[in-house]
Amino acid sequence: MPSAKSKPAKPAEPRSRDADRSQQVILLAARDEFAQHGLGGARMDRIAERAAVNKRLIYYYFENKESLFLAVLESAYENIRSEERQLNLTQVEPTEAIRRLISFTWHYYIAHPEFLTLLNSENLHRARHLKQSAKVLTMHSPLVATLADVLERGTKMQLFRAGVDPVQLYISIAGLSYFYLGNSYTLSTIFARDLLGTKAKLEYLSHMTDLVLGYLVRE
Amino acid sequence: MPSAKSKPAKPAEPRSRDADRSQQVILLAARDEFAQHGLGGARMDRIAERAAVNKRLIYYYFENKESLFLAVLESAYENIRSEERQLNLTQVEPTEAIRRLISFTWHYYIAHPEFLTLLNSENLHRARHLKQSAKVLTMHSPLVATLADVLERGTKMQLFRAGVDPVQLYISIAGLSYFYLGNSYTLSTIFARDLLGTKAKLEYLSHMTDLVLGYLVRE
Amino acid sequence: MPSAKSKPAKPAEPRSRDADRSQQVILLAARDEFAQHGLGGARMDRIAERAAVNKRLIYYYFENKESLFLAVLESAYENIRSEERQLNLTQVEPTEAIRRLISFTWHYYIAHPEFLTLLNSENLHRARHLKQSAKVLTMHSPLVATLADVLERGTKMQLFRAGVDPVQLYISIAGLSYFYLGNSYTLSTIFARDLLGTKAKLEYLSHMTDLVLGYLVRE
Amino acid sequence: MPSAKSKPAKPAEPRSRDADRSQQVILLAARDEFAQHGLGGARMDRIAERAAVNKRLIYYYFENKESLFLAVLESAYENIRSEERQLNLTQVEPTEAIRRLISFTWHYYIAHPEFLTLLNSENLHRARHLKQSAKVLTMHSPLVATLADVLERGTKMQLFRAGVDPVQLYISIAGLSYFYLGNSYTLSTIFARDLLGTKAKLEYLSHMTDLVLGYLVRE
DNA sequence: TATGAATGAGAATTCATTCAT
DNA sequence: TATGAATGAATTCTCATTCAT
Repeated sequence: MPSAKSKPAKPAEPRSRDADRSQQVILLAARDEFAQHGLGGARMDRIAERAAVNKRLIYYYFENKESLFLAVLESAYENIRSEERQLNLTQVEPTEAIRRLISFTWHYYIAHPEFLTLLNSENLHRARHLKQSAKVLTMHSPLVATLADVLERGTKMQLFRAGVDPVQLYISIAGLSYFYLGNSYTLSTIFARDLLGTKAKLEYLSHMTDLVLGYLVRE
Repeated sequence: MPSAKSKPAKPAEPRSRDADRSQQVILLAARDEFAQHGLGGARMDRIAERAAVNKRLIYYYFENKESLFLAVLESAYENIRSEERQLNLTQVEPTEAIRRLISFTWHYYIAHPEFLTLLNSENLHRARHLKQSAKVLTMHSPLVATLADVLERGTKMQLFRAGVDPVQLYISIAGLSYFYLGNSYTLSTIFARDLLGTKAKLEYLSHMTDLVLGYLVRE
Repeated sequence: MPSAKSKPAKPAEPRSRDADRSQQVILLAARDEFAQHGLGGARMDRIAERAAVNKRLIYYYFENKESLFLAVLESAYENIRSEERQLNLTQVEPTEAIRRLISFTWHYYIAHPEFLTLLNSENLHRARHLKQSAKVLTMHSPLVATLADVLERGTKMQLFRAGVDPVQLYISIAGLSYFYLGNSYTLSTIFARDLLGTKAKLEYLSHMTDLVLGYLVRE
Repeated sequence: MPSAKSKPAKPAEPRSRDADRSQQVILLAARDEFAQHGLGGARMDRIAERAAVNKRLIYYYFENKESLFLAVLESAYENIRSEERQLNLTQVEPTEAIRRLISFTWHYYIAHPEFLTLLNSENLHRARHLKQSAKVLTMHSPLVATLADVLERGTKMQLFRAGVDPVQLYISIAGLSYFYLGNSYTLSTIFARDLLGTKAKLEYLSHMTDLVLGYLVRE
């Protein structure tokens, strides 16, 4: 199986025959297919079609459906964590850092609905794939460290309540966005209310922010 | 297609008991299968096996896989709403009512992990099935009404902040539990931390309650 | 998986819908396909075609290709051992019994060339399938017992040399026929000689018989 | 396509050594793969892997799978005939010559189990490949001639019975070893007896020799 | 009400082989 | 001489569903 080595120095697109490009194209197509249909419902045929490559090529680069799914998951986590890092939370005032994190998470989920369904799929499978990933472990400690730093600074400045666990807080922040956006279809249906309108979304972002800061900030 | 009605008062036809039972058995088997594998990954064969009935019988009572899935969903919602009603939230003091709802939701999700994955599946399919359900609409207005009543009483008693939307509040309460419990596999993996241990769960329930009441209750 | 139960008392052919018949038809088709192409070269599609049944039906009755292959092997052994039993070797004079066994083996292999290639295939796979068979073990002890009886009688009557092992003798008898007939294609080619002509076959049968009796019979 | 000829006497092109080596390495890898899986079960991928060469290189030296198989067969025959020639059967006393041939054949098959399965494969295919080989025809006449010489000398010396056909005798000698060794897996299984142990093998070699000489040698 | 038999349309994966350099 | 990239045509096996009783 070929590695993910980079292409030669020469520019110009050799139109096909570009291993890197082929792999990337497959990965994106797979991401969309898995996001849309789940692992069980995804079709290798459709992935090949979406990627406009020969079906056989998928197996050339990725061992099988499950390996491909793991590659997609890893890539998805890499993406969100990478964008998150650019928030520079350690360099801003604690309350502002929390606001930024909430807002970023919310908007990232809106921009990347595939992230939510991919994680749902992986949870359905009890993180079977992710558990085999070495990458993913090291990918998340910086996030926890950053959040711990923000909380510590906030506490020292007497802004935040003491004793808040960064992982718990992150789960709450992510969870509020995740559930509202990821379950908006059923929620809209059972409550007969459009949750995805601009106004509704703005209101919930505000509600969520109040909720978290109302808890965190000492009055 | 025969209805799922229970036995008539009179002795009458001797077979109807069996029919009822068969349907119920199929429904439970299907619930478990769909919960475990998602709609795409569920297998009619396995449902028949789990239910210990002939595969053909499933088609006798439920039109096809999708209809069966809808029946499972409706039954799942009926169940949670029914148990929720027994909390008698309108008859207790507002703060206590909120505490009860948070605690109930949390423990219900723990006791019924299938509920979470069923809803994830349905959201993956953009509530396609639920939208065809008449039942489900009327099933949820009482919940909203009850929560509105609690909030109103709390506000009148000067306990709660004003202007809180019951649907938003319900989504937040459900969302916190839902995300923590439904995504515990991936979360445990990426944060290298056991989130399903007794202590971790107790702590998060407490955190969640603080979060919601910290926001809701006027100081 | 359905058992091999027999059909109802009612005569008449229900044209399909006959489990027994379907299984038998598949088994025969599979025997021919495996014999002709080996396990690796056999195609499930062709088996279905030969049997004139739906491809899916093969999997309904036989788990997979390998199970089907084992079923074919068992059936092949059953067949030869059953015909062998009808030689009534224990009831004829020892020298005649040996002659009969040689002649039977020779003619059985000629009439059933598939038997040879099936065994070759199974040996290529180191008897992997046969080792899982319970039947096959009990199927062969009568043969050894019979041959031991013949040898014993021959020795007691001072006809045969003493100390001959029945299994070794059987292997020699079978081996001579097996190699000549099973390798006739390559042998004919390398020796540029038609080994399958009537005359050549008669001569080798005679040669073989001389060989075995020349060894066995005391002068 | 380059021929498989060995390096020229002159130093000449520097690469030809590698070319020879590559071809040889492929041939050995192919021999093992074909021997282990048969023609139908052999995989070009695995051959490349075994040979540690690029898959494409196989096609550079050998037209396709079938040509490669023929090359393997020819090489296998060359090998056994070459070793056989070194027995110098024409230069030893007739009875000893027969003993030597039996023993050589037996031990060659033990040392080269691949030879047996390769021939089985080729017979499954009705010698389709071998028939296209020019080499193989001329390769075997010396063997027949040698054996004829031994028999003739034996007869003239009044040691052997007259009228024995060298080809028939060779088939019997080869067949006894071939069947015992090549079918040892199934034979061991059906007779529940280890045929490949040292003792069992020694006994059968002795049995076989008795059988052949018992027939051949005049008393 | 219940069930064993049967099937057409896929599904993932494999395979020998060729392309382009 | 050598190789990584790519592919069309199978190949085994699966799946929801229907037939016939």
